[in-house]
Amino acid sequence: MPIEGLATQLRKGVIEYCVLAMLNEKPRYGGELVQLLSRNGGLLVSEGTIYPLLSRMRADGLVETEWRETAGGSPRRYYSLTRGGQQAVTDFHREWLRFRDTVDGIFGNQGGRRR
Amino acid sequence: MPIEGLATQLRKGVIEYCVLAMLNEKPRYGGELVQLLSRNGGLLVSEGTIYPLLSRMRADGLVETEWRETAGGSPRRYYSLTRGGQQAVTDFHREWLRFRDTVDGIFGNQGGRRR
DNA sequence: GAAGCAGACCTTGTATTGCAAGGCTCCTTG
DNA sequence: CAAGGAGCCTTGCAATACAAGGTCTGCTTC
Repeated sequence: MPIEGLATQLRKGVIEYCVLAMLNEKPRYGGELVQLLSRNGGLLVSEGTIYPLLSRMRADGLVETEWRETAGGSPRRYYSLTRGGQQAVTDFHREWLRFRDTVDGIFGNQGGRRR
Repeated sequence: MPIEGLATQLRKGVIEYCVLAMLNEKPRYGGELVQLLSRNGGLLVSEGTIYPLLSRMRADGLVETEWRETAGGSPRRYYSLTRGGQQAVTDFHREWLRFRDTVDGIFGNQGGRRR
């Protein structure tokens, strides 16, 4: 439960908005998101996380999808942000900054900085 | 699900370590922790969160407890960190810094900073 | 051509965890 | 003796990350 479990719990509620932020740059497909998130600090490991998440966001109207053929292989479903999705990114970013500073403040009284 | 739900999901997995950090300063009791967390950026609202959490941490050997009488009122159960609890704070702090920079990096490509 | 393999998508079931609601005990106040 | 408040805790619910498993398609290998 200790070290590797730490990051697991931290991810909750953040992955969704990290995905939205990545889709804000350009449309991407599932496997691409898994790779990006895994490299960016080991945020994600499994596909079992990303696909239910993408379905949820589609149901909530945050993303829309489009099938694209590939040179050799299965077609991919590309996800892009709707207007509501862009708004969600903005809202979360503001909330994140506040939350981040709060936690930093609590741990700032720790050993990290002087009191 | 939108704005107020954002912070709810962010809290997951962080509250536990914020409580540990606050206990690292000095022993505190349940109601005191609720007040502190509610003031520090509205991290917590309900007692239904803090008491199951404290029980879990006691079962995991992160905290130990001691009853203290009060001037006029019910006795209070004070929680203080064990050696394992102090270690958990240190470990989480390191993990938090990494996680924080990761999320900042993802949203840094957004509108917040220059690219 | 048949068999296998790899990439892409999704579903199901489990564990964790924050929270609202409610209940219990003790003390003070009217 | 009732009413209220402070302190502690339990129960049931909802959200969500993840492992494991399953399908489909097209390329490669024999």
